[in-house]
Amino acid sequence: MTTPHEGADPDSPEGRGGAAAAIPAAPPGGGRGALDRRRVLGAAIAFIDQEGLNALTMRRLGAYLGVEAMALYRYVPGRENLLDGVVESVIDELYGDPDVHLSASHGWQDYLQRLAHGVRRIALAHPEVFPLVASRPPAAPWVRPPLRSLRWVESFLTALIDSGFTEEAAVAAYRAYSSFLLGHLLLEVSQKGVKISPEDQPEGVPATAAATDLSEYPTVVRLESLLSLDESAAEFEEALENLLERLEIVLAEGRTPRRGDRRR
Amino acid sequence: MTTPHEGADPDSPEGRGGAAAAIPAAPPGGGRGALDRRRVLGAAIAFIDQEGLNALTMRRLGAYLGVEAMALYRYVPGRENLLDGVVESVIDELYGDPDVHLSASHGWQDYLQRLAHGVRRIALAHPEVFPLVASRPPAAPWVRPPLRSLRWVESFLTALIDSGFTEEAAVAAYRAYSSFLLGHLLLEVSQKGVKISPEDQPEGVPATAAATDLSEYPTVVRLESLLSLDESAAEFEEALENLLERLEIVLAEGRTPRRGDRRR
DNA sequence: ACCTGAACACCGTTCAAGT
DNA sequence: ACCTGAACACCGTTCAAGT
Repeated sequence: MTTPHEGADPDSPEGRGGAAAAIPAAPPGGGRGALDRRRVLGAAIAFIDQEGLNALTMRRLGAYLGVEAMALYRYVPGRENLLDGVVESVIDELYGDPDVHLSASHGWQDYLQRLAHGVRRIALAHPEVFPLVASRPPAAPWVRPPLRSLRWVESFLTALIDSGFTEEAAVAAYRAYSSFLLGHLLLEVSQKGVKISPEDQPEGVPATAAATDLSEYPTVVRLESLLSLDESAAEFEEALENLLERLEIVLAEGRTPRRGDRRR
Repeated sequence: MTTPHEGADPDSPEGRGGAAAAIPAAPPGGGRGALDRRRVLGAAIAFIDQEGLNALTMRRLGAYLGVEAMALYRYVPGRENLLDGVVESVIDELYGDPDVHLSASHGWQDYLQRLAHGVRRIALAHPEVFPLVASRPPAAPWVRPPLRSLRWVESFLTALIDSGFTEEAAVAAYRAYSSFLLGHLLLEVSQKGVKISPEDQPEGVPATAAATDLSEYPTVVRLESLLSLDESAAEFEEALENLLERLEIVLAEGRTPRRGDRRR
């Protein structure tokens, strides 16, 4: 079926057994300028966006930058650190997003709305990168929901506390919000381009590998058209609004949202 | 700092440069009996639980089973398929869980409660495996939130439809439920053992690599004790109850939970 | 029928050497 | 100062060969 000796990456869309490698030329900046850490991380993100996470190797990233793999070690201590840097860079894109950066000038709900949509935009822009966010260990080990960028956490907490949340309520809100956000986006991204890329199966290979016996799942089959609808955007809005409503109640009651925890 | 030439897996806790490999001996069953696909998948899960996902290679799994790597290819078409099988096996553990298997005999809310807790138990039992669930492509491409096991989806949908949900409402509920469940558990698992294993840093290496400058994040620092509390269990219960309440309203109103979609 | 040896095309990473 | 060649210890996967 597949070409023999495809190496460690069965996900990459190589397929044809012609010339070696086929590294996509020229990094986005195009400039031949000196390498630095920022350029290496940027190239890694562009590479992952184009080729997928599994295709990223030190050697291929080097080739992508017109350099031998060993040269990268001057800017990045190793592959793991490269991936950490990629996650951090992607999340920090948020701070270049004018829609998000207005801070809490129109109230905390508006701020959380804009932040959530900003994160969603990033997740959809880099669907191959986003799963890394969930699997990398957090920057500060004791920040529980590991949203990676401490700038996020800091600005989130101050916005809510400045709006009248108690410290406990702000922390609880941070947990609920980040859990919803990462959870929803991880799922949304995992069902998007990640595997159903437009031009897969370039040869005449039949796409379905070994379709499991569907006759055991009559309801799933009957509701196929409903199940295959992509309502992610609407579901995101709805779940986000619901969350904000819950937080509003918490704020109004001036308590942390623990069950059975009336007043204080 | 670290031993040179540690190969492709900087996550594995090898460290000491003594005898080669140090594969944990003897698979759980202990039997020297014939290999088969089930035994291979079971060994893979046990291996990942002990050594972490990154440590799993075909060659090491072979050694773990007392066999050369090449022998595994008789039972598993390749590494990717192995990982798919691992995900499926772990999720299917649910059907051996007596607390879950009672089906909807005590109402749909009770069923969804038991299902959620069953999935949570599995996620916590296999924290190193669970992230795979989010990153593997779904079994049936058109089942949007990719909960992998079609048995799940089938039993979920029939339980709700039998309880009076419309087909649309059942599908919407499935999406909301699975999104919450995977999202929450992915986060919970990613902050647990996954990186803060008890006996790491066996040498005298200072644990904190390059602790980023915390002075820029005063609120995060001030609320450290609140942020580092692990309230996952309580948060899980609360979010789950909240979700079930929302679904109850949907059921009572006899409509799909779309915003602004009053009656029909 | 089931497993292995040897081989191939890759990996990440190091280090001395080149310019 | 920045990059490379060569080397080392690994990978996944194949296939003919052993038992």
